[in-house]
Amino acid sequence: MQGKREERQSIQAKVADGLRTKITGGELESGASLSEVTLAEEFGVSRTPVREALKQLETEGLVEIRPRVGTFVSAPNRLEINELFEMKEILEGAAARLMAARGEVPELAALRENVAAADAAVLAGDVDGYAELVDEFHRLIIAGSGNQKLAFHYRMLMNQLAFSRFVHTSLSRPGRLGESEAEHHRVADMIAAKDGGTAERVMREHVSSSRQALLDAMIFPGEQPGTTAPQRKREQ
Amino acid sequence: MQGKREERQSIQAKVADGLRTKITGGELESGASLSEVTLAEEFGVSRTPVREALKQLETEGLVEIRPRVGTFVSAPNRLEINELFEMKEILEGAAARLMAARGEVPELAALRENVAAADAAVLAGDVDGYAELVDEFHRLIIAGSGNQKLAFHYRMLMNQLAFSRFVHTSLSRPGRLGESEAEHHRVADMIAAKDGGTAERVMREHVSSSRQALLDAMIFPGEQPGTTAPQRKREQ
DNA sequence: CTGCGACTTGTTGCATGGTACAGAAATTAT
DNA sequence: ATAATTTCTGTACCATGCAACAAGTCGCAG
Repeated sequence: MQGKREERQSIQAKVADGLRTKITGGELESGASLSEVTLAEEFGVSRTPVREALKQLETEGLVEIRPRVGTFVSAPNRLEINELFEMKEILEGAAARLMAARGEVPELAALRENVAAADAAVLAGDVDGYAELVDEFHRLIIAGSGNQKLAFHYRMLMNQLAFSRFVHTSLSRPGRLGESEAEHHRVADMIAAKDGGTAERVMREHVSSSRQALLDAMIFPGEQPGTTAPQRKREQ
Repeated sequence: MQGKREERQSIQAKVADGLRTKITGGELESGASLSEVTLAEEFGVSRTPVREALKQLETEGLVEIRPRVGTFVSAPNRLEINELFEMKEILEGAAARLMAARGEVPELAALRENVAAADAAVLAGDVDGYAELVDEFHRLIIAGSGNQKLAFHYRMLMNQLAFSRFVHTSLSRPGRLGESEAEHHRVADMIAAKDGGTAERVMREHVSSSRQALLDAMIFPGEQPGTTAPQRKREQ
């Protein structure tokens, strides 16, 4: 199910992968209709593998199948986005703690390189390059936890968030870029110092401020009335 | 996908639910073969909904589909079990922290009742009743976190662990029962006191000692060489 | 007796056709 | 004109058939 090196993958796997990248990459709008027959024609296959791919994406939380009606790209509302970020905070914090406890793992060296490269990117004002490095930073910590189940659930989470779309938005706020990099430094230092408790705390704070920066900068797409109550339920 | 109250559920949902309870309930051995045609005959339906149900269970991590070979009940090895417990610790700890931050929620009252009932069960020596209450204790804290995404991932995790099978084993160790109840008390007190940080720490310690008690008491199934070892190839 | 190759059997993978249902559109009654 | 009803269309749901492949079985040569 995860990244198979083999080219010998089933048709449904190809369809599922193709749709997943299209959804997480933002190529398909939230709420877009995904008809079995249409997709089957697009991919040049029959409806069965398309159907099975959609079923898998539903279990992953990427699409919603309304019986006898149609399949649509899931659109997480504000509440769900907050919950997803809360989970992100939990998992990345825990990953930082676990990584610190493991000592000298390959990911730690890569993390040092990443932070150094990010410093250079900040100095050069290379926002795109920095965004890429931010992505790698978080992935390295998850991988560095050494817990594959954690990595699996984290991937599911990020897919639901379509997070890659948001990174640039999050960094668009003035001053956020250098702030983010400083936080990365603190996290990496605490991990290198094998101080798991502090690493977890700092990582959580980093994710939290990142969420705040994102939500502030974001024009929220789902202001349609009648669905859910977008009023602030609790502002922590 | 979460708990639908509707009786109007599709055939594939019935099959998926039926198989899930059979697997998590221990009715189906790890590594057991699940033939599409056999299951289709058992449930009195065609192969298609069975196939889709199996696909969903694979995404949930409950079964493993080997292409052109067959579908088998997943058998987590020792490493995976440790990883799953680590995740359990992370999520339940975070849930305790979140619940403490929420203040007076309905689940808190239920938690108080649960602990009181558990005290009575311990005094009465009712192990079965206590095991049931332990289950409810953990479910209450997850629900009390107020984060549905967390609850969703937690459910997936517990399904993979087939945890309900283990509870009795875990409590079989002498002295573990009273110990467990004392830990529950501390957790509930910290939540009631709105001390999220301590609640999280104590909850993690509780889960950790619970895991230790279980692993010590467990006869691990995969240790006999030469028996039914279906040579599961480790994926990445 | 041993090793190697063709064959057989069992299994999933994919394609296709019919069915039931939801929702919109058109029609009719009020 | 409006509301209720009927018709219609699009969709997912399920059943079934065929084909491709994996793995074990058997036979045969060495």
